[in-house]
Amino acid sequence: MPGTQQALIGEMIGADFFRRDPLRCARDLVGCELIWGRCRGGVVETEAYNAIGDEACHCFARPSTRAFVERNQAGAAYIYLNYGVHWMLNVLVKGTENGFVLIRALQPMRGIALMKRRRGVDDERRLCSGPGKLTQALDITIRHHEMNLCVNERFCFRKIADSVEVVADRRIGIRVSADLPWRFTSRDNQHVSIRPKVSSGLKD
DNA sequence: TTCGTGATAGAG
DNA sequence: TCTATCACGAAG
Repeated sequence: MPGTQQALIGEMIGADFFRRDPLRCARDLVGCELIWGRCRGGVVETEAYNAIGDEACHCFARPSTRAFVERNQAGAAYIYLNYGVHWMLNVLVKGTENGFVLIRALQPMRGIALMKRRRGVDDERRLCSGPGKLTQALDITIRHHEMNLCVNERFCFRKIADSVEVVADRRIGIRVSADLPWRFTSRDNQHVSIRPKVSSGLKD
């Protein structure tokens, strides 16, 4: 099985990781570290979106998103503006199934002073505990759209732990396909956006 | 609870 | 052109 299973702790996560299916990628990304320039944070919350059969995925209604999937490789950043205010960071998955992983929350680890300045808040728990918050903290915008996150060590994911306890529950803020348990959070972590309602633990 | 905000797509 | 929709966050 390609992916983090082969990556050593501290290594950049390669494109093979994103050549599986969105659910696996979303789950396995929890516990990895996102490196974004001078800032770093542990991924503590993700959601999976599937290009086929998932009405909540942009692919379902947006030709432009389907075109994005066609022309980009696994590991490309898919970034869009939501509600006219918040940038959303997603990673393209192209493998056994196509789709995206939405990065929903980080535990700030490095560059915290810079994140506080960008966010205008001091409480570390409020820095990156939501998809719109973390893009503001890391200064992620449309200019990063289509960037490959598997080639540049300044903008990538990194494996930092062997095993993390992950909880699966329903995705946040969507109206369709809302019953699917495709959100993944790091158990009892203080930096997730909204605490899971169920506590079905999944061990790696 | 409500409300701002702008990209996108589809209808007319 | 116009309108509905939207994977959010902050204030109250």
